This record gives sequence, C-alpha cells and structure tokens, in this order.
Amino acid sequence: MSSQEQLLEGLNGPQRDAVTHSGSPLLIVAGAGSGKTRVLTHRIAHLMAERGVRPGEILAITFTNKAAAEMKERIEALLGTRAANTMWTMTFHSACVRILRREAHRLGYPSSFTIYDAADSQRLMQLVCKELDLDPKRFPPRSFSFQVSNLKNELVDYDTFSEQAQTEQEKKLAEAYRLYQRRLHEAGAMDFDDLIMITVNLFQMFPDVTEYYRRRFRHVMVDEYQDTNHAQYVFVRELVGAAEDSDTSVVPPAELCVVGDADQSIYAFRGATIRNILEFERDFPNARTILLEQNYRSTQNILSAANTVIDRNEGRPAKNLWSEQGEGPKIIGYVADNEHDEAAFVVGEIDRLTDEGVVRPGQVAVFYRTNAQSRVFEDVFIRTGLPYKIVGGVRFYERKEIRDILAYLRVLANPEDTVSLRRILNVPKRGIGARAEESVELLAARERISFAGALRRVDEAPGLATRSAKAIRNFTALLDELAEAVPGSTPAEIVETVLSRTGYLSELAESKDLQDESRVENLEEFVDLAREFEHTFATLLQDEADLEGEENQGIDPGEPTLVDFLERIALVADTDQIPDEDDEGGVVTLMTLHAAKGLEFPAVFLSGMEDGVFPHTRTLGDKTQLEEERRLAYVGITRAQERLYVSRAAVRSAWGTPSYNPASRFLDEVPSSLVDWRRAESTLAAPPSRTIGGRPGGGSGGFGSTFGGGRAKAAKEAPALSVGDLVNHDSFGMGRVELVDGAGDRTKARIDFGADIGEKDLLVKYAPIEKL
DNA sequence: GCAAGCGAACTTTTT
DNA sequence: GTTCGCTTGC
Repeated sequence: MSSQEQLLEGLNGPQRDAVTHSGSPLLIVAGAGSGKTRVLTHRIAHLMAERGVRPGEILAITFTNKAAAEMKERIEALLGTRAANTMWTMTFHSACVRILRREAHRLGYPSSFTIYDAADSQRLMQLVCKELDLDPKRFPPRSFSFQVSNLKNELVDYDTFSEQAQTEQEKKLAEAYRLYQRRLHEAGAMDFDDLIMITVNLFQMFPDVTEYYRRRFRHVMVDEYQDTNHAQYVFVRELVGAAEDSDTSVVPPAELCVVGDADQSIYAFRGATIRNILEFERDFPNARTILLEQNYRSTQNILSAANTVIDRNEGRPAKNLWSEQGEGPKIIGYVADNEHDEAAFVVGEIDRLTDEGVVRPGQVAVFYRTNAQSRVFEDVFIRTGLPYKIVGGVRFYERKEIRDILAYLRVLANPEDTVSLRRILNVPKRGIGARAEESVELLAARERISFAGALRRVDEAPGLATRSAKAIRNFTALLDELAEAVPGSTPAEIVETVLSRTGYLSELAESKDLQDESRVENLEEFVDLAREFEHTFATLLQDEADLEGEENQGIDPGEPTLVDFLERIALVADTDQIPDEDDEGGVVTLMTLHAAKGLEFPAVFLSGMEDGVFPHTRTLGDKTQLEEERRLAYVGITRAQERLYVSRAAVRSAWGTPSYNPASRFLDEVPSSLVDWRRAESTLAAPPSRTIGGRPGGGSGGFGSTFGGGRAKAAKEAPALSVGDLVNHDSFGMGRVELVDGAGDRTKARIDFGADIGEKDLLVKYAPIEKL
C-alpha cells in the first residue's frame, strides 16, 4: 500500500477530498462528530508526504490550548516528534505573541512585554476611569473595559472611535480608551485583544514583516473558524495574502484551509462572527466548500434530536447529520420537583449505570448552563461517594494568592508593569496605604514619569508621611534585592525566592484563617508547576532552535526564562482540566455547556432544561441570543454518544427565592417519539400565588411544557402595557413605560425608573412588575 | 492604615 | 446564598 493510500484509509469520500484538495482556499464544514480533527491531521500528513511541504511552512491555528495539544499529539503519532514540535500548532493568541515578541519593538513595546488578562485590564480601566474623574455609576469601568474589548475585536482604534463618538457616553468611552491604551503602552503591556489587533497593525504598517511571515507560512489552517472574530479574520487574511494582490505582492498567497460549523458557534457574545464562515466563499474567491455530514459519534436518536432542535434556527445553510450507528436507546427525560431532586435523580442514575457496568464514571458527563448550578450536584456527589470533577469555576491562576505572586514575577520581568506593581505595593502588608499610593501617583503625573519611576523618587512625593516614605524605600529595596536574584535563577527558584523574601508565605503561615492554609498549598502547587514547566519547556525550545537555525541566532534556547514562564501562564489556562478516562474508571465530569464543546461522552446528562435557566432569562427576549442558546443546546446534545438524559426542576431557588420555571422550549423542539419520560411532571403543590390547571404530560407534541401543579412567577399573566403606563418593579421601584416592542411572551418594554436607575429593557412576561 | 461590615451583583468566557 | 468590593468606623 502506498503512503497515500495509507493516509486515506478509513476516510469517507468528502473526508478524502478535504485531505487531498490543493490550491484554492478550502472551507470544510464539519458537523459535530464528523471526524474533523482526523481530517485536519491527515491533511497535514498528506501535505508533507505527498506534496513535499516542510513542517516549518505549516501554521495550524486553534482556539484552545486543549485543541492545539490534541492536534499536536495526533501529528506526533502520524509524523513524529520533530515534525510536531517544529510546526506551529497553536492558538491565535500564542501565534501572535510569537510574532510580537520578535516585532513589537517597532511599535515601541519591549520584547518582554507583559500580557494582561481580563482581570488586569479591568483593573487598569478602573485606574483610568478614576484618573479621568468619571462617575462609576454613570460610566462603569467594567462596561468600558468590555466595550473597549469589543472595539479592539473590530479593529477600531481610539482615533477612529473618537471621530465617530456622538453621545456623552461614547465621548467618555473614547477618552478612556485612549488613556487606557496609553497606560498599557507605558507599562509595556498588551491585553488579550491587543495581541491580535497589534499584530494586524504590524502587518498593515510594515510590509516587510508581512512578507517575512507570508514566505514562511505557505499553509495556514484554522480550526473552529465559526468562532473567529473580525480581528482574527483580518489576521488570517493578512497572513495568507489575498489572491488579487498576487501581482503586486512578491509572495503568492498561501494555501488556506479552514474548518468550522456555524451550528456550533456559541461565542458570539464575545465577538465571534458566524459571518466569517458564512461568507467564506465571498471573502476568498475560488474557494471550495466540502461538507462533512456523516457523524461517527452518536446514535441516530441523539442526532435526530439535535437536528430537529437546530433546525429551528433561521437562515442556516442546510445540513443534516446522519449516523450508521443505529437508533440506540431513547433519550430519557425526567421532571424533578426541585433542583435537589434533579441532582438526586442524575446521580442515582449514574450510580445505577455504573453499578450495572453499563458505563464507567469517566464516560459520564453532567452539563449545566451556569456554573452556579454545579453546587447542588457537588453536594449529592459528595454524599453518594461517586468520584467527580468539576471543570471550570474558579481557576487556579485566578486565585488571589497566585495572582499576587504572579504580580511579583511580572514586575521582575517588566518593572514598568504598573498594574502588577500597584497590586503588590502593600502585599503583604507593609504600611503603604491608599494615601501613600495616591501621593506617588500625583508625583508621577506631575513629573510625567511612570509610577515605577515615581516610587524611586518618594522623597519628592507631595505630602507623604515620613513613615510611608520609609516603607516605600524598603519596598523598592526589596524589589532590587529580588531583581538581583533573577539572572541565573530558574523560574521555580525565583518563585521560591519571592515567596520567602517578601514574607508572603510566613504571613499566610501565621494566619489562623482556614482559607490561608489552602492558599499555602496552592502556592506549593505553583512552585511544582514552575518546576514542571522548566522540564517540559526546555525540550521544546531545543527542538525549535534546531529547526529555526540561523533565524534564532543570538537567542539562547537553552534555559526557559521568566518571561517564557509568564507567557505560558498568561496564554495557557489550567492544563489538567478535563479528566482523562483512565485506570480506575475515571471520574464523572461536571461542566458548563460551553466547556463541553469539542468533547464527547458515552453518557450525557443535560440538566436544568427550563426556560429561564436554559435558555437563560437574559436571552429570552432577543432572537439572535436565543438562537445562540439553541446552538448551545445543539452542542450539548451532540456531545452524547449513546445515552442522553434531559432533566428539569419545577422549582429552583435562585438568589434565595424560589422560582417556578416552565420546561425549556428546547425540550418542546425534540420530537416526543424520541424521548422516554421517566417522570413527565411534577407533583408539587401549586405555588400560593395562583393556580392554573395542569395538562397531562407526554402527549403528542409539546410534552415538555406541562407542569403538574401549576405555575407562578415565570408563567404569570403578562400585564398589558402601553407607553405612558406607570409600573412598580420589585427591585427598581416606580417607573414609566417608554416603549413596547415584540408580541406574546416576547413582549419587551423599555421602562424609565428615574435618574438613579435609568432605563431598562425588560421582558414583560418575566419581569417582576405590576401595572399601577 | 486597616478590618469589619454592608450592599450590589449574578450568564456563558477557549485567550 | 454567596462572593466581592467598597465604605465606614476605629
């Protein structure tokens, strides 16, 4: 058998086409479970084996480190370690950082620039808003931070934005954006969005840079293309080079291959545009599209459910997943009285399945819409003694103590990093309070120097107590002492030095607070992590240095530096999140639907299938958002290989008070013939406020919306509102209706609650309002 | 300068 | 119900 045949063996027709296609841009529309990663890796192998492409000429971009790691692993299995390590298989952000470390000096950034995560950039925005004297009630820094992020995703810089700013809000935002960006630059820092935007800017401002990378990457592949935002799209376009530029540009366009599925786009809320995948053929003329519709993951029952649900979304290109796996068991439904009963049912069922040997714990996943829902499950899992793991929630690197130490490391790597510097100024407590900080800030502003610079000139700080000045001098002396230890030390050694010399560890050790004990443990884990990093990273650096040869001259590849370590942490979230299905049968995985994307499990429990929970309340009034929720449902359903459970609770306490939620509309959208209801309705007594006779469940059509005892709150009669009406809201108080929009359950009203609260768009049916 | 205490928020979030 | 962040009071 030829190597070509070997590569194509076991692939279906469209998959083969996708692997062997050459020349024009290629869009692979890959339905859930259609073997997309396989196609991508085989395509890479094919490029190398049959078309003589060198691994260094390939750039494969993914969204998550998890996906990148998986692809790399598979490439390694197919092509060996060297090929896997020399090829760029990484996330958008990692690729951009690589480019920026090399080129950012052209824009006045140090090559060791700091990467600010969402929390850092929010903190900086807070400082900026304070500096601009903005009323946090009217101009919330959080919202500004969010909006600036959106602007950057759209590649709108502050100059462009200030030109079009009309309202006061926009003008203030433009001001904040400008100052925020200036502060970032001064601190030698970039936020996540900058990584993409500034790389694009570089490409557009320096043709020689673009040319360099175009020469280098002759094959660009992008996974999860439906999740790209505008900036990422432009990045890809710049890198590949447009066909129409080919007569002007020295380098012909690279070969582009993108993979995606518009139905699995669940990140529009953070700027992803399905547009990019829907308009691929327009963006890249001559493009070819290949559809992968055969699903190798799930049984037909599960796929049929997924298909009918997603079919409700309008304007999606036709696509129908099919499977050869047979019908499989029916979907099992359960209506619980409350969230505790729901969890008890789920865990009981898992217990039964594992006892009977149908599945091992590691083959089971429980999904929910919001992280808050995990609590109840955790309680029941603990009581039952079933092994489980919650994915997501509070992340390791987001813990206070880890962030504190990270701030020290960042200041050591980049002394101008103001946000980090200010974080550690008085941590551990050393008598530098808000007053002193303000005074230093004033000095910095007056002398037009950085905060770090002003710290060094405390004696000139206006109105600073001698005691504070002394504390600051001690602090800078401490920083100098730490900085001396940096050269010649490994990241792990630096971490240990910081922990001991700053007194951080001893402060925690002396504390009686129970939480501080686990903090110490976390810090110990962090040291271990640093050590592990040193080992794994050293090998990788060596491989890259071998390949890139002359290109890396002058850069010592041997030892991973502090900057390498920090970059790793900034770009790679928790590594061991998803449990492996291993030795002892593994553990049950609990996670949000968002976290579930890209995974598969033999048995899946979709919990909290209630209108108001999933779809989430905040999306009910907005068609676009509701469609995204529906895609989320589609993603959830298609994670299941053999067994799918759907459950809901009639009553669920949210924020202390019970809320009665009707069945999720997504349940109604599943054909009732596919579902076997273990319990179709709640026997719960009617809530005190009102009673509506229940219908029997499980009948033809919308079985999901039945609700035994009655309904309340969520299903109350919506007051008929018209413009001018006065209403009373449970928490906002009196308001006046300004606008009414939509019909039926989706009627929205804009209500003005006066100067303090302002206008709110509320969904009449769900809002706790009464007409006066 | 610091700690306790109160009030507001509270989807999802690969980087 | 909880957490986080800010304000108040010592």
